[in-house]
Amino acid sequence: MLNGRLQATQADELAAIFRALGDPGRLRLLSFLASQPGGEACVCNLTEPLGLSQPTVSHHLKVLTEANLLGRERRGTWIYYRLRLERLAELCDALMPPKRLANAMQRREANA
Amino acid sequence: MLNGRLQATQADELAAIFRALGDPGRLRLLSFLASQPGGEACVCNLTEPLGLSQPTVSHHLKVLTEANLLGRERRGTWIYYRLRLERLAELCDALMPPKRLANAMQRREANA
DNA sequence: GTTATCCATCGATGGATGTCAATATCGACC
DNA sequence: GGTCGATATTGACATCCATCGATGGATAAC
Repeated sequence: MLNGRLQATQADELAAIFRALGDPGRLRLLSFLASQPGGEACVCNLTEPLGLSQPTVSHHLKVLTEANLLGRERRGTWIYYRLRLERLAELCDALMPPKRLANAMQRREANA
Repeated sequence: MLNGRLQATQADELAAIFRALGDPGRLRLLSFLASQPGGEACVCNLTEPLGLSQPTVSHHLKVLTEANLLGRERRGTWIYYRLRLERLAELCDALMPPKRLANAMQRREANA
């Protein structure tokens, strides 16, 4: 995003991902998943630590899944959601400024 | 965010920042600023490349500034907004998974 | 101080979004 | 195939949010 000007459609896609991260409940969901051994958990273990109703948790999981931030897998009766670290890494890349800019702004800082 | 479980207040704060990034117009604003020599521009140069009205651009600038993603400085008649790269770097850190988790998920991938 | 320009704020409006209770769906097991 | 437990979907509601026209406030130049 920060290296090369964003076109309208790319901006829409990126914004959709950030919007998915723009809710405290969803962030706590991700944080909880990251605290689990395999970066995953079944839905029945998610509603209690969040303090939200089951439909609300289900809604948040859907939003995160549609943003491709979570993967979904059924195992018997239960459904497991798992973090997709690659996608988070992509976001990180999007936030990375080009070296050109980082240097320029650091020089400017030094002259202030 | 991904190392250590997020408390409610921290989740609120982080979510507010991501929400600020969750709009295509604002992302294009950031992208445009990053394309400028010093990572900054005056407002009068921002409304045209975005195709949004001046009040709307002003609104977006306010949202980004309140999220501390932009700095603001007056120079004569004009007001310059500048990227705050440190804040973007903090976001990047928040998205970084603990090594423990990255390794565990990579091992899992290999066994699939 | 008047004018011109730049930017912010206000008010209104349409659309998106978080939340939950109720209900539906789906899989497993007897 | 009937029942039960686990998730998803629906419908409703309140709130938030992006957008813009109109207006206000500030600053420079004369």
